[in-house]
Amino acid sequence: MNEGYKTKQKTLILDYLKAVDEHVTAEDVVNHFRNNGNPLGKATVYRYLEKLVEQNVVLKYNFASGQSACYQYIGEKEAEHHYHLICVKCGNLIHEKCGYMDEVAKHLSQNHDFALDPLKTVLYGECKNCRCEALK
Amino acid sequence: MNEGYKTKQKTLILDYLKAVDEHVTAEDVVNHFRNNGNPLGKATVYRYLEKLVEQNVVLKYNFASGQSACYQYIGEKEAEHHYHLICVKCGNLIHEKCGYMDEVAKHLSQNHDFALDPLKTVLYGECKNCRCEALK
DNA sequence: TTGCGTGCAAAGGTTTTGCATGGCA
DNA sequence: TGCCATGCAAAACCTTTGCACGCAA
Repeated sequence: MNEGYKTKQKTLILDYLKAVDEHVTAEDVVNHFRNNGNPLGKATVYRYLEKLVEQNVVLKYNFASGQSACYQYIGEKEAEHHYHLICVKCGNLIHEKCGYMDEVAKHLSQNHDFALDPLKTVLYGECKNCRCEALK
Repeated sequence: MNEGYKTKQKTLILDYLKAVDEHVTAEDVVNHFRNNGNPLGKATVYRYLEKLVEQNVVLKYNFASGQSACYQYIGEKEAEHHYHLICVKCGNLIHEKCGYMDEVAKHLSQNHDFALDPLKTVLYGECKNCRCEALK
């Protein structure tokens, strides 16, 4: 899973992502290690995060443009029948195990010649709790 | 609907958005008028687009940070349901007008208490061309 | 005349890139 | 040793802002 050399920086970043288990920005990572006596280069952080995203170890999601992207560790949880919802209100990431997305992928493949990558796709919306809040 | 002064620039921009009836970036707008003998200031374009978004005359789509936002005229008609696909290989943005995603939204709402926001959601995968390339 | 609109350039923020150095294997 | 990774600074990119001038009402 982890191609390339094993370095102190990579270990630090990945361990941090596992530990927080929440979405963080690249800047969060940089700040964390700067305040920690283990300063890392910004470029290193961006480059490694991008690599982790490619490997589907980390999920990246974007909000408004001009706003930092967020990264969150998702680990090796099994890929199949598993996709991600994120609440635009509370930022909560939901791991959805329902197989419905397979049908979506099939539809896109058959009708639009598009090979959906469920692991890289994030569905944005409002989660249960926030929907209820909105009704009050 | 159109508060403030009526100016040549505003008329030009709005007419252009109506005419293309597709999603365009701020840069598209600027380029169009520069190649047209009617150069407009970038700031003017951004400022007016933002105003149109506030007035719900224009929809704005945000994609990855660092990538230009897209704007689309919707006028008085209700926002047409369409979705965005992005190819992870070539980065191409595909505007999908198919109504299938409405069913996805319904599924998520009924089974997972999640209110999908189609405007914020981008599906990642491989587009037609890149799929073919991969087979070679 | 009043005050919003415009346009230029500069600033703002995030992310990427170039390049010399450092460190893994 | 060979090659990848790192880190710094600079660049690239989209977008916003400051400010003087222009123009609608």
